[in-house]
This record gives sequence, structure tokens and C-alpha cells, in this order.
Amino acid sequence: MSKCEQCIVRQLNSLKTLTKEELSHLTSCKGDQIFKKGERIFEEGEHLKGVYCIKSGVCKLVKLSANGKDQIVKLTTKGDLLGERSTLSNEPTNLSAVAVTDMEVCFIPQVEIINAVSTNANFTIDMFKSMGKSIRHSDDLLVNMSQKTMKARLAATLLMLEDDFGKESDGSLSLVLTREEVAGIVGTATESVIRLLSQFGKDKIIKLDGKHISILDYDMLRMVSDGLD
Amino acid sequence: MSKCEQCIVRQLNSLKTLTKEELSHLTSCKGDQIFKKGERIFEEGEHLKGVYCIKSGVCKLVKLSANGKDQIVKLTTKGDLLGERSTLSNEPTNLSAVAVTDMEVCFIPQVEIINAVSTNANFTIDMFKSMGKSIRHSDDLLVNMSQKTMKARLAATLLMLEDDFGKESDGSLSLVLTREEVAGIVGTATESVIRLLSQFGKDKIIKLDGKHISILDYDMLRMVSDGLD
DNA sequence: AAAAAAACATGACAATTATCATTGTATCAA
DNA sequence: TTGATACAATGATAATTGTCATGTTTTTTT
Repeated sequence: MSKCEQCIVRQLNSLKTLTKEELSHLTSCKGDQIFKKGERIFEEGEHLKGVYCIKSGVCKLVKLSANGKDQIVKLTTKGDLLGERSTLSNEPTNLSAVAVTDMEVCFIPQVEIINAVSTNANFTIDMFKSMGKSIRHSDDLLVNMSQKTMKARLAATLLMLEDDFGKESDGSLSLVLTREEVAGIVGTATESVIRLLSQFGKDKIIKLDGKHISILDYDMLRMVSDGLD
Repeated sequence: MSKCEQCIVRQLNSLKTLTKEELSHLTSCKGDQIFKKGERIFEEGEHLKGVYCIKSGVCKLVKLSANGKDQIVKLTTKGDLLGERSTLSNEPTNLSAVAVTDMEVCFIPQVEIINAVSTNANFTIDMFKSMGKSIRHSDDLLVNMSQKTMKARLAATLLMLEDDFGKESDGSLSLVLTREEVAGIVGTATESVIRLLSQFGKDKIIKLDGKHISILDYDMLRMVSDGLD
């Protein structure tokens, strides 16, 4: 069981505003957990008993749509908190969390969060900021999804994947997803993703090597993303 | 200048948690404003100096997409607060607010809100709840927009319009929008909305009388909304 | 009331996207 | 190493949706 005081990940989220005392207390009551790729951290509709702080790995937040397909609403990674709002507002989650890669997470019980909110104004303000950011992100995504063609959405998704998760030394996107998962982000059929990706490949905008994707022409990809191609 | 203590609208949002003292102070520093249909309350990118509390009328929150079309992200009405998150996190808005009908609003300066958050725990918790609701709403909408066909999206929009704004004594939707505005919600071309609406009309799912729309067959509309038609 | 502007409607056609079917190719466990 | 299983690729076809053009109706302005 690692100590919160020494945890670097904490610097990436609202927990950074906690005092030394609060942190040492937190160490004593948090739980450490491992989730293997594909395992579910929590399920849509579940009542969460606290928040999860991601120490490593990538997690997808998904929602089952009426047609039975999983829509990936958000990808989260090191430093992100899961289930903040359900924990704060004491309501069931509207999303399921599934490990995209193996993950290490810390579980922080609800009381601790509620406590921090009621005694630490900095924590509260930081939570407001983080929720505000989350809403802004949703709004932007909504406009993208509503107004863009599938091609533009896919281009935007590739750019987002590199922005948020970086690339390997060979230039390929660090986060490796199946075509089906990409389709879950874009909101289209898997076949459409395959076709569009190979089209991008033929157009030399990206390079495909199995599941490994490298962006070659950023300007062009941005143009496509804005529907200006 | 009306008094906050006697304002009924306040009961509908986080301001209901304020104490008598806080309310009487608020009365002295708030401002009353009128916006005519089509006028803009604030603009995307603007730095807000407080929040707006809607006393009457309907407002659309829009975002200009890369292709130049306005996407309506949300419709707000009596009791809703505008600009809460920008005000709290002190960042520019990501959306523009435009009056859909004539509106009466109260303007509450930023300091008052910040003050309320730092001194009134009930207010803080209520704000968290309201922001949580907002995120959940965005997530749901995102899944709808990403996964559904235009027909299903339009059906969902009609149901939403009746849920959120009610209907007149003749059964028609109380909120009257142009086809272009509906297209801005659905995220499609105006012509497509016109065609789909008249198709719904032919199928006896709705009744069209100019801009006035009545839902006739709720079950069928829900089926269409779920893509089960 | 007339003129102008905005909103609505429809046809024709092209482009995009979904769906179904089939085959090839990795990947993993026994 | 060999099946088994998941993943990727591609073709054919139908359905959906966007775009442009044109005309009508409604609303607003003068």
C-alpha cells in the first residue's frame, strides 16, 4: 500500500490541494486495486462508494446505446479521477468504466471526498474547475459528433488520441485500440472505420501497420477534421 | 427591481439554498435585464462577470461549428442559471447564449457567487449536483447524437421539447422553433428536418400546422427515437 | 397594403454511410 | 502447433443524408 504523500499522480488532479494531514489520513483508508485489460471497474447504474484515482493504464467510459452498441464517451488515464460526480451528488453513475489496458487504481471512500469538500475550500474550487472542464469537453465533443461527417469525426479522433496519449518513438499512437473501439468513439460501424482508415492510408495522411497508426500529414488531417478537404 | 426574497424562480435552482441575509444582500446588488427574441446575452469566448438567472423566456446555448453552422447544445428556461461554470472557474465561456423568445433575466455578480460558495456549504453541494446533472445530460445527448440516425435524433428532439417545455391546450408543443433551429439541435441540414417532419406527418406520428407541431403517437415516436421502427 | 425578407417545401441528384456476406489474418490457449 | 477465436479487410448493395436549384408561403418592415 503506497503512501499518498509521495504519490506523483496526485499532482495531476484535485487531490493536489489536500493538506499534509489530509493526505496521511487518506493513506490509511484508501485501497489499491489492479484491473486487467477488459475488466470492468464499475457498471452503468451502479451506486459508487467513492472515487477511483488512476495510477497507470487507460480506461474507457462507455454507455450502451439503444441499438446495443457501446459508445465510448471518454478515455481516461493516469491522474484522472473516476466517479467524482456520482460520489459528490450521491447518484448512480450513468456510465460504465472498462479497462482498455491493465490498470492500477486507488480507491478513495466517499466520506473522504465529502469531508474534503466541506473542510477544504481549495479542494472544492479545484473540483468545480475540473467539472467545468469536463462539461466544456462534452460540449465540444457534442458539436463535433453532431455536425461532422464520419470522415471528419475519425480525423478528429486520431488527433485527439495523439494529443491525449502521445506517440511512441517510431511515431505511432501510444494508445493502441481495435477498429471496433475506434468505431465506438466515432459512433459508426466498424467497417466504416476500416474503410476510412485505409483511405487515409492511401492518401498518405496516416501510416497503418496493423493496429499501429502513425499520423504523417498533420495539416491535412486537421483539414479533414474541419471538413475542408 | 424585484426582491430576491420573494422570487419564486429562485426555488428552481441553487439559489434556493441561500439564507435570508444572503438573499436580502443579493437584492441590493443584482441587476434586472430584458432581452428581445434573437438578442445575444453573451458570446462564445467572452469572460463573464457573473451568472444570469432566467425569470422568463427561453434561451439557446449555441456553438459555432467548423462548417459555419450553429449547433444548439442546450435550451434553457425559467429557473435555469447561465454561465455558472465560467463564473466559478473564472474561464471564458465556450458557448454563446441567444434569446429564443423574449426574456427577463437577473444578473448576479461573480463576487456574490464566489462568496456563497465559500460560506454556504449547502449552496456548494447544490452547485455540484446541478453541474453533475449537466454532465449527465451532455453524456446522454452525446450518445444520442453519435449513434442515432437523423430520423431517430429528430424523434428524440421532439420528445425532449415536449418533456422540457410542455404543450399548449391544443396539444401543440409550447416551444415554437423554426425548422432551422430544430436542425441546429439535431445537427443536420434544414431540408432534412423539413422532409423528416413531413414524413412523420404523413405517418400520422405528428400533426403539422405551420410551425406548430403536435405529437399524436407517442409510442411510435419513442420507437422511432430508439431506431426500432 | 405593398414590398422585402425570412421561412418552408419539394425535386433531382450525388455523396456518404450502413448492412450483409465472405475471406484473410493475427492472437491466444490448450 | 494447431485449432479456436477475435480482428481486419473488401465487395456488393441498399438506405440515408447532403447539396443545389427552384418555387411557394409566411412573416416582417415600410
